[in-house]
Amino acid sequence: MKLFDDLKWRGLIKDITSDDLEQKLNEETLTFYWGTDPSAESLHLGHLSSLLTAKRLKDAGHHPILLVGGATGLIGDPRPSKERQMITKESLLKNYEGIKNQITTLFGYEIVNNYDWSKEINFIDFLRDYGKYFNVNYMLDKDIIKRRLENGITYTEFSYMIMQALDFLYLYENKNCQLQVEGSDQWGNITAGVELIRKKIGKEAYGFTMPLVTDASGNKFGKSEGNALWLDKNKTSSYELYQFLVNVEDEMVISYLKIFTFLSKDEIEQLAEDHLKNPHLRHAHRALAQELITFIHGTEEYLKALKISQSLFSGNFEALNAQEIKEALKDVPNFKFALNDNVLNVLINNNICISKREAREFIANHSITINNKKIIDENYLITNKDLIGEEILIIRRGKKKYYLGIK
RNA sequence: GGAGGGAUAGCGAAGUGGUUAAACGCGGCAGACUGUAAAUCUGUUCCUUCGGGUUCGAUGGUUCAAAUCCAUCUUCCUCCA
Repeated sequence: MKLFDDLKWRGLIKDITSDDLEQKLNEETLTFYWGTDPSAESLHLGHLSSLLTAKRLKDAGHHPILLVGGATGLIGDPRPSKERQMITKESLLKNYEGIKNQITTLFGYEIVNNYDWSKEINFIDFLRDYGKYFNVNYMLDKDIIKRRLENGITYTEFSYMIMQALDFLYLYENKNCQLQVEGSDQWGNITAGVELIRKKIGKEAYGFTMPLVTDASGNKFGKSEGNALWLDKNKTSSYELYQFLVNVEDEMVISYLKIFTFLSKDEIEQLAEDHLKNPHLRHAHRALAQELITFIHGTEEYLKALKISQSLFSGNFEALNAQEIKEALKDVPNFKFALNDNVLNVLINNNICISKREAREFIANHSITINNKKIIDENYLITNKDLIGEEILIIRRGKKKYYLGIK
């Protein structure tokens, strides 16, 4: 299958700036860029679809440049709702380093920082050399700006689009970068760049956007309990990732396989068929977890996540010895406890519950188990006989949340 | 600079002196059913030593009693200049 058709089949193309792009992608060798602002220390699952698309393009022979926005990050891309809180220069720098390292480790692609070229532009030159190419009416017409006019937008964020357009121009002129690939929220910024390149140097540049990855209810994909799932395994363990992926809604799993794995069309169609026949076996979910985790953290991490999940959810972890459990559960939240303490205290002191009231509620609902035994008495004391190997304790809250207690 | 209207729990939104720890919806959490899925149903959603304590933008006041009345401040919106 040709590259463009593959991208389309995977649902990775939302808008393209020109129909010529199909042929260019299929037949030429392009330099392209994808950018993100360093607004956190680590990338998260939401970024991964773009990064994987970049890899798909690279594998098809195109040259990727990944831009980390040391300059644009200081300004803030307008969100549809309201003005952003500006990030300090110090934390931006810290985030920049984190993300740069992450991308380098994962992909090893060329990384550029738009601060390097943006910092030199002085205000008067900016207005004379670039400002003249931007018609305010045109900018106001962009969807993202239009939406913000109702709630107000500052000049700072209004200018973001210009900075990103400058990036594209700079990369076009200095690195022969002809294509920008971003998530669909970047459409306005991409077209601003394409337009600038056309007006200022009379050249044709291209862009396409990828649809926002969502869950079945249309929310942004990649959050668990309101927290982002990070690509940094110290922030989100491979076990957590595995759990998230294996619990993905059935109706979404196939589209995620297309977006987040490098499995072929045949392989994915086979999984779709398996899934339809035997949904409870969840072959598609398992494949998604395996492919994704192996890609970002490696086989060893994947096997670890799998082993932990299996031992926890098969319910026979009592057969394991303390050392095995400790190793397997290294990534679930840990806590210390004292013997002969009341179960309520243990739950509260270790953030398993947020208050005594809640802890009582969980116990009344039969939601708490210790070593797979339901605790129904809120005065239950934890004693030596609850310990596995005389030192550890496994507390489960609800069906899926595990906590490992170490004496 | 002027006039008016807002600010209530994670979000949206009722509530205009006492029976209001604050309706309702969403979201969250848990239980049942399942497949560690979805849908559905049920419960729950400030803290508590279960006596009570602390909450409705902030501070101060009136009152036996305030989310509700008054003053000042902060902040958002609309209109006018």
